[in-house]
Formats: sequence, C-alpha cells, structure tokens
Amino acid sequence: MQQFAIVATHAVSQPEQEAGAASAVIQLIDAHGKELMPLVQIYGNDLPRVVSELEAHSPRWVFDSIHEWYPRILAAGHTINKAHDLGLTDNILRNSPYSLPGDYLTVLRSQPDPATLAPAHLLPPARVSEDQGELFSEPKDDSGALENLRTRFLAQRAIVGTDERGKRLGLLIAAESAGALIGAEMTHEGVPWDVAVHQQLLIDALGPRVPAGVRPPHMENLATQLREILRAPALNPDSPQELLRAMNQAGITITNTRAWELTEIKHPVIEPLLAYKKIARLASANGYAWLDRWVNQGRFQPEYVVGGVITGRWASRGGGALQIPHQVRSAVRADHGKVLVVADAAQLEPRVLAALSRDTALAGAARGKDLYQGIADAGFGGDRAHAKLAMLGAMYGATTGESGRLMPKLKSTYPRAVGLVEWAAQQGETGASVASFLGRGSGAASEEWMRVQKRADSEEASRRAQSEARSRGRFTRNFIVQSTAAEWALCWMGELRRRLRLGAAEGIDLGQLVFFLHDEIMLHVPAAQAERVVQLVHESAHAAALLLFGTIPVDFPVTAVIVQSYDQAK
DNA sequence: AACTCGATTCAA
DNA sequence: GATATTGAATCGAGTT
Repeated sequence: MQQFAIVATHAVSQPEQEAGAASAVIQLIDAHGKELMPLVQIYGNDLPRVVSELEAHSPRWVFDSIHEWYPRILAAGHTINKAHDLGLTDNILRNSPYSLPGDYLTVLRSQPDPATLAPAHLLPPARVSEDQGELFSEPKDDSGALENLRTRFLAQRAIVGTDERGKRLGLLIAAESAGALIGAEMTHEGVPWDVAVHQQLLIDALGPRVPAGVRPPHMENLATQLREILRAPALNPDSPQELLRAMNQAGITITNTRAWELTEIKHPVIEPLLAYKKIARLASANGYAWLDRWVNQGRFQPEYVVGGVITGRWASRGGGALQIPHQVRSAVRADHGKVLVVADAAQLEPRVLAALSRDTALAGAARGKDLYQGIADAGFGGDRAHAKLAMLGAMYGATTGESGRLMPKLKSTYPRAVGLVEWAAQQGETGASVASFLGRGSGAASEEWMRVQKRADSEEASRRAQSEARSRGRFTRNFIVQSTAAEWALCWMGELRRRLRLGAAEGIDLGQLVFFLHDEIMLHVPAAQAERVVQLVHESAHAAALLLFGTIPVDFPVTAVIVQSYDQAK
C-alpha cells in the first residue's frame, strides 16, 4: 500500500515555541487521506533523524517545497527515496490542459502567483490564535501547516485522472519532484573544483593576481595597445559606448562592439581588441572574485531552480552554472581515486520531435548515431551542415536566410514532423497555448498580448501585432520540443538516480550526480565503478524513452565518457 | 546608495 | 552563414 508522509511546520506562537512546542509534525496517510499512525511531533532539529527512521516505511514524502526542506536532511547525512512537491505540482497543474476541471483548478488559475495557500473553502476553520493582541508577535501564516498541506495534496491527486492523460500528468509530477530531490542532492554534493588549477589558468591568461579594482596585467597591456592604435589615451575598453565612439573616430564604421561582428573587420585594432574582450570576460565572469565567492572547499555548489523555466528546463542561481565556459573546464577535476562520468544526449530535440510527431521517416534518419547525417543522406545530398541548419530552423522558427530557404525541402521529406511544429506556431500566433507530451502547458497569452492583437488599428499597431504574434509563434513552436526534451532529461536522471541508489542499497558506492545542464549530466564516481556507471547511464536513457513514449521506433542515444577533468569531455 | 535597463558574452 | 529558442551574470550608465 502506498503511504504518504506529510511534513509540515508546526505553526505555534512565540510563547508556545519558547515553552518547547514541536517545530514540525509528520502525518502518515494512505492514498485516501486516512491516517495510518498518530502524528509524529518533531522537536528542535530532530527532523532529519526522524525522517531517516520513517524512511523504513518507504513513504512518498510530501513537502510544500522540497527545495526548502531537503537540504537540511541532506546536511545531516540522510537521503530520501521518493517525494511530492506541492508547489511544483501546483505550477504544473495550473497550466496543464490535462488537469481535471473542478474547484481546485479554478482556485489555482485564479492565483497568478504560485499558490502557497490551500483554497479557503477546502480548509477546516482556522484555529484562532490567542495571542492576537501581542504587539510583537509575527503575523500568523498557516501556509505550511498540516491541514493546509494535506488538503492541497488530496486536491491535487483528485484532479489527476486515471486515463492516458492523467497517467502522463502523474508521471510529469513524479518526475518533477524527483528532479527537485536530485537538484538538492547535486547542490549538496557540488561539482569538484580544483582551485589551484583554476588560479593557474587565470595567471596564464591575465598575469599575476592584482587587488580587486585594478586591471590585471595582461588586460592593462592590451588596453594600452588599444589606446595607442585608436589614439584615444583615456579610453576605457570596458565601456562599449566609449569603445564605439573611439572606433568610429578612428574611421571604423560599426554600430555595436559585438565580437562576432568585429571579426569581419580588417583593422590593426581588431586582433588586440578581441584578445582583450576574451580575457576581460574571463576575469569578470570566472575570475578570482568568482572563485572566492562560489567555490568552497573544492566544490562549486550552485542552486538549481527546478521548473524555473517555462518550458520545464531548470534555471540556476549562483555562479552562473548554466554557462560554465569551456575556458575553465580544466578546473573541474575529480577527486583522487575518482573520475568524472560526463554524458549527454545526442541531438535530443530533433529526436523528441520525431517521437512527438510519430514521423517514421525522421525516426529512420535518427536510427544511427548521427541524426543530422541521417537527414543529410535522406534529402540534402549528404550535406550535414545544411541538414542541421534546416532542422534547427524548423524547431526555432527561422523564416529567412539559408535556413528559411531549406524549409520546403525539409517539409516535403518530413511532413509530419514539420507539420507539427508549424501547427504549434499557429496555435501560438492565435494566442492559444500548447503543451509538452506529458502535459506541461505553455500558458495562455497575456492580456497585454491579446490587447495588442485586438487593437492593430494603425499601420504601426498592426505591424507590432504581427511581429508579436510571430514571436509568440516561435515560442510555442519551440515549446513543444524543448519542454518534452526537458521531460526526457528528467526521466533520464530519475532512472539513473534509481539505479545508483540500488547500488548503494547493495553496499556499492556508485558515486553521485553532481551536475545537470538541459541534456548533459556529470557524475563523480569511484574510479573502479566508472565502467558500470557508464552502463547505467545508457540503460537509463533507454528506460527514459520507454517510460515516456512507450515502444516507439526512435532511438535516444547518449554519449558517456570517463574523464579526469571536464575539459576532456567532447 | 539602491535600483533598473541595455549591451555583451557565455551555455544548452 | 547573419538566423532562430531558453537562460545567467556582469558591467556601465542612467534613474529614483
């Protein structure tokens, strides 16, 4: 029998707390909400220990926010197996076309911000606290209280159906919550970061360390060169405005100072300028300040914001985890006796499109390891670059240029796949919403957007409406692919975590997931287990596709390599 | 002093 | 080639 353990803060007044009242409570219930044992009271910081003991019942832990609760359990050295995140689930249910209609959905949709409170009419009357007159008492907030969480949990379960759509939605909710567990665990572990290696590469690129606020030696040298070449003795090359002005005065006709535009220009200033920009970026984004701030005791520990992107991709906080430049990846090094297993899904999004659209021709092209070569051989005269350009253009909504010109050819070769993204774009342009395979909704168009569409009364307004419609079309076009790819990645990681834990249960330390980025994962693994983990990574990818789509003729290959440092991967 | 916004560059 | 999705972070420069 499935059991659920609801963890709630025990909302008590200040005097009660000082008198030694419980800080949290745990209620164990079955799927119908029936209580299975008396409330467990938690005192002080005893939560991790109690959770760890109750884990023997293998319940699904219900939290208002895994992100808020799980780190303190991890910090105490414990982990949990399964969980349900009420906040993340609310966010999914609010936008999903698969949520069953009813009071709870109505309430969710009436709250534009993430819900933290159960709808009042679904709750028992609030207990009136006796210390309302207290001048210095905190305002009462029952959002984390047990009855509230229990009601929300049961209401959420009630609007997930048992048909195909309900099953998909249920899988999405389980995967999202598993993702939240994994995110917290990865933050806890951290990416192994060799500070000495990083410092050395900074010295190589920038010169010896100087105090904050002083320009590093190699940058200063280049700045001097730039000032001489441009005859602008006071130039601060860190200011795009100053730089633009100085370059214009030197007779270089440009309108911006973006690196990729500068590469086109022939002028003696370009080479040192590009060199300056490159190391300036390193110094400001991943220099000494970054190391001091974000790497502690050999670990980079960014926070992951699960579901932080509308498409279901993760966002991150702290240290720019979504953009670790290749330049510094040699500093990501396994501890002694360990290795990194770095894996990524090969051309995930077009494969997802093949699965979504049931396009057997595209599935055929995806049969091999290299999907773009498959497309190239099927209709682009073996020209892989063109095939890739066309495919990306279809998924992003390119209309002009090379990519736009290749579209008719792509559409005639893969009518179902291209037809699907075009349908999604059309939906978006009319203000409708679209959804991922598992039912994550894109959200309806904003009222402001609708207003702009309706107005369109002048030439100018009409142009703007057109442009915004197309822009929203590109968003929904990409949404169906990106969001479903994110779901595949969640399932992949979830399956992998399950297998790693099975190993751990048998007393074998298979290492930990330490990093995730859209379609790429990194594990920190005891060297002796590396081959086995690589196996599990492949197995999990296969299992994820099966879990998501069932048996379909689309492959989802992953590449997994065993390396000592991150720069050795691909 | 604290905030916001645009420009830029990095990632998938 | 020049074009299209989603993000984070820093800086300068302007605002409150």
